[in-house]
Amino acid sequence: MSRTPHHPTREQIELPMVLDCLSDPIRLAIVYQLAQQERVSSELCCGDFNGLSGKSNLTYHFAKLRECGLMLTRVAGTNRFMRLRREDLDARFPGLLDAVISSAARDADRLQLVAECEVVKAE
Amino acid sequence: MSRTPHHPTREQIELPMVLDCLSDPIRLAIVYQLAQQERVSSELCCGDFNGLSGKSNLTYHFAKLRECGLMLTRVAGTNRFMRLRREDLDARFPGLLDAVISSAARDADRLQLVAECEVVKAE
DNA sequence: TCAATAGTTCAATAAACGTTGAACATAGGG
DNA sequence: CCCTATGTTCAACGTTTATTGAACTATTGA
Repeated sequence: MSRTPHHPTREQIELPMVLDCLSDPIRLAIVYQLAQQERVSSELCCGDFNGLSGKSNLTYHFAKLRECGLMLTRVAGTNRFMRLRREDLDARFPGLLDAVISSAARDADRLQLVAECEVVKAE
Repeated sequence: MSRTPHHPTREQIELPMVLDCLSDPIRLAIVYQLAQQERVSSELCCGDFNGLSGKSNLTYHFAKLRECGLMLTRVAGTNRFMRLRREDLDARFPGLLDAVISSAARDADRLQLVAECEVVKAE
């Protein structure tokens, strides 16, 4: 069925929505994991986050992240590949994403974030 | 009645709570206004925000901002003077507050934030 | 072609949220 | 001493939120 799901344009990205999206622990963990993945310039798909919650709940959080402009979803067969909208976010809110991610990294224990090595999949 | 209201310690300040607090447009406007006031190193009291909402609703938002560690309230007579917890926030989440405030400033129109000159009270 | 895989949709639920107004508390100035 | 100004508390409300499980769709590989 569904072609490419809806994404807001860069200009449509709103600060309060982005902050609200990042304020949920599960979504923050997703964003953090996507940020780690940026370093090896590959994408992650839904299944890579199964540790965080159930599938239907993740679908809900992915939709929020997409609709507020934090991430981009690309449909490929039965998979949906996701990555951060790094360029758009840095253009709209310079330094914000990095500050959030490095703050999250400092509190990784408290936030129960996965360690880096666990994120990058072995291939 | 109430002596100094409760504030979390620096270490108790949590990233998701801070982001959630900043995601509300009224609270973001309050924080923005407090940030402008930092420049003249003075404080603001509740009444200075009456343009944003009704008094009891502001009390509610002030409590949220206090409890999540974003601001400090000092009781003086019948007034409550407030300021950002700049040092604590910069220590816990380096760059975050500045990124949020400058992002808000860029979107001042959209977010309906008061202009700088209106914030600093004439004396 | 069939079965397994990957993910979505939908309805239901409980909790948290933002907003309002009325009643209350407290301090300071005439 | 009272009156006013400043701000809080409380209950009520309608809305939005996160979470769950069951049913569903669609693609792929054997």
